[in-house]
Amino acid sequence: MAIPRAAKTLRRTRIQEEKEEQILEAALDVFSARGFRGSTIDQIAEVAGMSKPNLLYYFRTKEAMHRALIDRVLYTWLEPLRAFDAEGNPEEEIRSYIRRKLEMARDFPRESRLFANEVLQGAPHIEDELKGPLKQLVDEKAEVIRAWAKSGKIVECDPYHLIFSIWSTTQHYADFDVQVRAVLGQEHSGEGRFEDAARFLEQLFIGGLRPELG
Amino acid sequence: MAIPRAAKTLRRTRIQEEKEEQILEAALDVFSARGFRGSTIDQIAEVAGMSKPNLLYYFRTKEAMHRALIDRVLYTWLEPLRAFDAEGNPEEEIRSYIRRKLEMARDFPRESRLFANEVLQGAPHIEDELKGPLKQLVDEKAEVIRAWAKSGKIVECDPYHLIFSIWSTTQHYADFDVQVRAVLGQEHSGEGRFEDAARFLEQLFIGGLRPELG
DNA sequence: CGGATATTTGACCGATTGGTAAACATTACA
DNA sequence: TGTAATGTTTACCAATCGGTCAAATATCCG
Repeated sequence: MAIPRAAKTLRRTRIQEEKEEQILEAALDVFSARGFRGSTIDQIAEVAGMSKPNLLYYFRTKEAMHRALIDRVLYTWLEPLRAFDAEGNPEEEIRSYIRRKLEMARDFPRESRLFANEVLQGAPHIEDELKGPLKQLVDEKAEVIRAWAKSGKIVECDPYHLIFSIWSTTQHYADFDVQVRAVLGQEHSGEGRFEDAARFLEQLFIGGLRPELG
Repeated sequence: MAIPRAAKTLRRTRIQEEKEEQILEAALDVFSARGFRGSTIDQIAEVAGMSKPNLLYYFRTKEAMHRALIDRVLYTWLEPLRAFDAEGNPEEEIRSYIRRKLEMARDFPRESRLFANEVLQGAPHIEDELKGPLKQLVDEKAEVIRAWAKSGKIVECDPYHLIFSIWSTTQHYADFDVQVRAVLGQEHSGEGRFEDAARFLEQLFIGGLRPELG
């Protein structure tokens, strides 16, 4: 008698890896565009090019699909913040953090929207990750920033809200892409908007907006 | 024979106004928390304390409900940007724009999330509003900012991305509230976080983050 | 009052939802 | 090659979806 669910087997076959990959790729497409509740298994199945029961052979439920996707993407998503280096030059660290986050908004907008959808709707599936690993990581990096300020390397400021502001400004270009493009108009909606954004954000976070005194 | 839909009558009765108000209030609750596709008429009906067919007596479809809600909220939502005054003191105008947007994130988070959900999922119902009235308004205010820069009152910067960064940083506290609270921890999740945010954002946008020389 | 109009509801509809059962097809491997 | 395990599909299920209908009820106004 066959073991009913592939997920329960210990060894993963080549087919399992390929199909699960295929499914998660499709799930990212759908979940990021419509949110968890707004997505249907049929839609994911269609994008993945497989039948619905076939999806459910690899992931027992819609929730399991979503969870596997979140788990897979979360680690990568936090990579830029993890790379934030206490030993580095503060200005350069902040600059490159912004640059990397903006690159991710440009190159991985679906991942950004996946989390945005989830958090926006109360984070029912990732509350633990937010309060646990995420908070720990941010606490750690906030302490780094605070130390920089203490030693006068950067100006004194609230490190948590600094991080929030970098998150929000950069991810805005992924999460609110349609709005950004609508406002910029067709002529400025090429990929050049990311370079403009990078220039502006560097000016904002590094250079400051106040006009230099005479 | 009764005119089948209240919406078709010319004169609106007291009951119509009250009930429509009641329904839109409930719809704001549900749509902002779950997005259009994730929401059901039954949920709205339950929150509104009425039966489902009764909702559909006032709004023929789920879409009509959503549209009426959007129409009602959009004008108010853009009020702070509209108040942006070309004749005012630039620094003070930007400062008070940020303050007002942050107050709206604090006092009207549902409205913020309503639009966030919509835009995040591709703005299928408000594309026209984005490309029309919103773009026009932003174009107009961007011109004001550009003029300020030209005359040396503020530093030269991209006005569109400046506006985007103010939107994103302030609305972040409404749209990503659960994440903000999770990261700040229970002890910093009181309403005081908005004052901290206000202080930080003023520092960022007005004061600049670079340490003052000598 | 009384009748016209406006409002409300329970029962119901077809379509779609997440998920299952079991027959069928394919693969891996001794 | 044979067979057991893995993979796939068709047909189906109960629950829920957006929405309709007719009958019942409440309100307005002469």
